Amino acid sequence: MSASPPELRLENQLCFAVYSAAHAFAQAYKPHLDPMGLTYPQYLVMLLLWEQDGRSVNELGQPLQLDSGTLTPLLKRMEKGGFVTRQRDARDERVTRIHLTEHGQSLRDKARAIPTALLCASGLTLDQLNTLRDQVRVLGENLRE
Amino acid sequence: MSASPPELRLENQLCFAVYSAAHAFAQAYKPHLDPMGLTYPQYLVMLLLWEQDGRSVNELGQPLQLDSGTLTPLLKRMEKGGFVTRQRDARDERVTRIHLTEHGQSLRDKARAIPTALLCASGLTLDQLNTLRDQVRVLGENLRE
DNA sequence: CACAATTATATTGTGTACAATTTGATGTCA
DNA sequence: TGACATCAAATTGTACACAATATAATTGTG
Repeated sequence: MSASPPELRLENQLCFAVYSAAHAFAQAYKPHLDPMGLTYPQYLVMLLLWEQDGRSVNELGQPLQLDSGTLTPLLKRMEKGGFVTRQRDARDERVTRIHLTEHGQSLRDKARAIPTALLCASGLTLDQLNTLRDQVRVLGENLRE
Repeated sequence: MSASPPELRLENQLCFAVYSAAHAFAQAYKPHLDPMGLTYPQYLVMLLLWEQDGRSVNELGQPLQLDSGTLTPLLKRMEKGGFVTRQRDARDERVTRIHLTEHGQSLRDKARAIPTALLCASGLTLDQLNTLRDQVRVLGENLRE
């Protein structure tokens, strides 16, 4: 059994750096989201609903790249938590529309402080963050092709 | 209800770009790992064992940043799949040591082709990949502090 | 209009993640 | 040496992720 080639070493993998950073982000968000009662994926849904309320499950899943198998139970937990309501569209009964509750809407003000805190925790300048974000976004798009 | 500020828009978040790229990586690995019967996190464990066999659960969890709650069931599935063996250390019965089976060892040769395929799928040059990996690694380290 | 194809969501089953607790083994020190 | 802290895994409970399938509503076509 010879030594492992460099391309197969864990520490040299871009995929692992990304995998690990994704988990680190979720942990870094935790102290900000726990007091609100949100998990990190739930927070992503809130971001979308704060931008535009009343989206369908599909309209949430498309930007997030998540299907109903993930979103349906997640949204049910968010409903139970009092953040959103889930109701069938009257025009098309196949569609479930997700609306923010008043409580859900009101959380946006509290969330305003989070991006600054995370920027600080990232140790990056705003320019570095934007550049890195664009590079990682392109990477994700390429991988999905 | 006013418009959502730019810092709170999903598409502007570095965390989401990373989260999304991590999932895209797992999907991109799938066609290469499925034929071997490995999942992506199991592949990460294989990378570590190919580097050094006979690690303890902790010695796997430390570089991966995963605890026994994740690793114990994952390693049991890998044992059932015939990739590794799990046995208590004779010197210290608290420790479980993970060893590659012959089959597990033999997969390293098949895995050699994967990094090149993924480099290609990433759409990056090797230099770009290395630079991006280092930046994302530093980001993860900063977030964990 | 009947009916097959399509669409949107929900459900089921498997596999991570992670906090919190439990279990059993080892080390320490009065 | 014997009570006690410490340590490594395992276990339990909750929450994603995603493939595959099921269900129900809508659309398209003859």
